[in-house]
Parts: sequence; C-alpha cells; structure tokens
Amino acid sequence: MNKLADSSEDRVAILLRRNQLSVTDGRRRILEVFMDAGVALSPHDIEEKTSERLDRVTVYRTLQTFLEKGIMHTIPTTDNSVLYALCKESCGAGHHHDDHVHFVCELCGTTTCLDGLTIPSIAMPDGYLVSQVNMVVNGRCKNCAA
Amino acid sequence: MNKLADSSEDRVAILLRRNQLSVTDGRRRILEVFMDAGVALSPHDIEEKTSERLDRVTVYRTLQTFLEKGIMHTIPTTDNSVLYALCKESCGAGHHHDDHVHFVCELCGTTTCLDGLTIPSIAMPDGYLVSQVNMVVNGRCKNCAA
DNA sequence: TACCGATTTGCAACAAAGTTGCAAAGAAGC
DNA sequence: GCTTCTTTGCAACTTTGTTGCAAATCGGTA
Repeated sequence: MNKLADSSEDRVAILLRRNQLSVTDGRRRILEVFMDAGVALSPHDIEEKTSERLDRVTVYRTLQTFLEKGIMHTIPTTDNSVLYALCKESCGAGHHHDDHVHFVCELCGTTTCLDGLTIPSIAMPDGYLVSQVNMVVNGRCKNCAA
Repeated sequence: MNKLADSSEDRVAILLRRNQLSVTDGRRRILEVFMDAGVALSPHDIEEKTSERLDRVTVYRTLQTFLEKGIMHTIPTTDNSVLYALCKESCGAGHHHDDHVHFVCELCGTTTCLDGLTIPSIAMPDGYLVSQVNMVVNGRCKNCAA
C-alpha cells in the first residue's frame, strides 16, 4: 500500500524465514496485526483484527507455532484472558530474554511490554530453583492517567 | 471425623461469618478443600476435589463471592489457567495485602503463595499510575528441585 | 421445634473458548 | 510447471464459563 506497509511486509517475511517457517498469508497477517497494534493481543482480538477469512483454528495454531519458535511470549493476567506479545529480536526458540515488566491499564485495557524496565531479582527461599520470573503491573497508562 | 477436621470446620464457619456469609455446605467444603490443599486451585480442581454433589455453577459463584469478600485472590499464570488461593487473615473486602510472590513449579504443577517474600518496588516511567503489582516465579519447588 | 423471608443451590440450556481429524489449498524446491 | 511437504479451513466436538428459574437450605424468630 505504501512504503511503510511494504517494509513491514519485508520485516515479516524475514522474521518468518529466520525461524524456518514458510511465509504464508495467515502468518503474515497475524504478525502485521501485532506490529501495527504494538500491544499484547488475545486470540479473539486477532480473529477480529485480521479482517475476515482467517479461521479460529488457524489463529490458535499459528500462535502456538510462534510461541514454540520464540517469536512471541504469553503474558499472565489476573483476569482469565490469555495474551500474546511479540518478543524482542534477540529472542529465539530456547533462549528467551523475557525479563521485562508487563503493564495492564485498567482503564483502556491495553497491555504493553515495558522493555526498558528489568525485573528486579529476588532472593528465593532455600531449595527453590528459578527458571523464569514474570512481573505484571496494573494501573493507568500514560494516556489514561490524567 | 477427628479433632483436626473439627477445628478446621470451626475455622471455616468463623471465616464465613466474619465476612457476613451464611455457612452453607458448599462454601464449607470449598474452603476445606483449599485449606487441606494449601496450594492454589482452579475451578476445575475444586469440582474434582469436592467429591460429588457440587455443581460447576456453584463453584464459580462461590469463588466469585469469596473474591469479592476478599477471602481469596486470583493468581495470574502464563498458561491459560485461572487459579484461586486463600488470602491471609489480614485481608478483607477492599483492603488486600496481596503483595507476596507466587511460585509455579514446572514439574509438579503446583502453585503456591510465598507469603514471606514481598514484591520489590520498581520505578515506573513518568506518567504511569500503579495500583497493583503481581510477581510470578516459575521453576522447581523444594520437593522437585532435587 | 416449626415457621418465614431471604439467600443459595442445582438443573437446564446456552455462549464462548479451545481442540482434533481430515481433505483441499498453498508454499518451497527442483 | 511439477512434486512433496506444510498449512489452512471446515465440521464436529470438548471444555469452560454464564444466565434464568424453581427447589432446597440457611438464619432468625416465635
């Protein structure tokens, strides 16, 4: 459509190929939705935003694939929704750099990754092994705070 | 059945009355399941553990009531399950002291509240308002670490 | 202990979310 | 353009959660 969209399509194709995934229309559109949105999305959100012709099953399977490849990660939420978000470039299958804080705005409902904030380390009781730490902050985002 | 069970029943009744809730069989059994388990449970877990004669609808409604009264809190998880856990005695409707860390064991699957560990405070970017912070640690619990 | 009003429960029916098998369509390499 | 392997969509199904309503239960009172 325009240069921006073109370059976005290229980014998508490169990202897919780098992860040994064939470039299909469905995957392309799902990734574009995430890149455009810039926030975390639920499977239902994606079904809605990929205007028509993208089966619910395809959405679930594609998200699952992206999770396994390390292209995306899930975000824990206090309500019972499942949210997905794009990983940073440096992530891949097996080695996640997922130590950033997630923020849920209680007014506009959007969930975002605060990539700049690193989760502070905590001292666990003896005998526990830690593999991953998630931190989710609820409150009001920049736009809704005022 | 025995003294321990009796005292547990008393605790349950006292807890319910303190929160202006009538003492019914369903509520009693659900609370006992939580006290016996000592870990966070999903609605489905509860349906199974309250041996027969407790409708799914009742479980959901009771958990919702307990949430509102501040008897329980929910725990965010990266997989798509909804977990409930008993609050500390000091919690009540409106005033939660829910700033402890949650731990999910990736081997045995149990989720527990690490009441001893307080969530470290973090410096948010300008413009954000914080109302609640959740921290979930994944790894191996004491029993599964060895 | 029996009765009464208010709350709670179970049932049935429904809505939403997620899964599985399989045949048709599409991608990648030759 | 052809072949092979992967991905998609459909249909049917399971699981999870919700709503309305009548019957059962709770707590207080006589």
